[in-house]
Amino acid sequence: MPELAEVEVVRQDLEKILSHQPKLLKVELMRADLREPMPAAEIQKFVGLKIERVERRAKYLLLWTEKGALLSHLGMTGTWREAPPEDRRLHDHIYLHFEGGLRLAFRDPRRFGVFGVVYDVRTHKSLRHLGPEPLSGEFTGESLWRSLRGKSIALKAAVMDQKIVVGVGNIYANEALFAAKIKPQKKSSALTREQAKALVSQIKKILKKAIREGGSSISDFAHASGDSGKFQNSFQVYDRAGEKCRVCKAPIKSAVLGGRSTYWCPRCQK
DNA sequence: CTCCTATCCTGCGAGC
DNA sequence: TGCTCGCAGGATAGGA
Repeated sequence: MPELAEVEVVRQDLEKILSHQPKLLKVELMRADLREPMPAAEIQKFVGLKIERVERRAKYLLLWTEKGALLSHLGMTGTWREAPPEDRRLHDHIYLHFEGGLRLAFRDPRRFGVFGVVYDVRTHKSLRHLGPEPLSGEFTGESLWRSLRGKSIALKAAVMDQKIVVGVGNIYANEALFAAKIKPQKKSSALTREQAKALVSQIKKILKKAIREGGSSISDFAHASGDSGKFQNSFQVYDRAGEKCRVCKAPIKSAVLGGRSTYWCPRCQK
């Protein structure tokens, strides 16, 4: 579930929890790998360092110390929570112990998450190819239009391509295309400058609203506090196949596009 | 280049 | 009720 909005909400939670810059005292890795092997020896080098700030890049979280950062990706079902010492749950894979008794737990049933280390964002293999942040000034109608020029790939697949723009996953791609009134199947190169501008503006608007509402909680997603998000109540098309469009009452259509469930209103979206 | 499939996993809801 | 099946927020690799 975690797309940019959800990861940003977790970042804000962790930043608050870690705002006193506690020293990391112990890292417990309950298994050797998640989606990929965890570099245990590298990770252990962070013991004794203070967490100075929590950054988000795309859907990755970076816990920065003076020497580098611990890197976390939530995959599909990953959650971080503040957990008292006796709180150990099924599918907890990582415990971070800090001074003062603070303990963070990473739970990820499907193990699509990632945990590792970063020393340089510009050269790290998972970070170096990432496109612009959707909420940054770097991502504009003009920049999107330029990066889609000459591409025949479906627009929704392009929006979910992390080289074009990061952090927009399946839910928000569907929702943003609906809000911009553009069909997901539209050929990327056929997008007019005007439409690119509308799409970018809707992506920003929807992501900001989703962050304000604490993200979308469908099944697993939760804040570090255990709270749920509320944005799932605002879905216009996602997971609404056959239901009436909230704008024009036409039944919402669905199909698989680029291997992902895609939803749109056949009347509102051109 | 584009698109499609498979893969990494567990859990859940639908349908029989 | 209990079983199997298909699908789920992500990211990548490989092949047609």
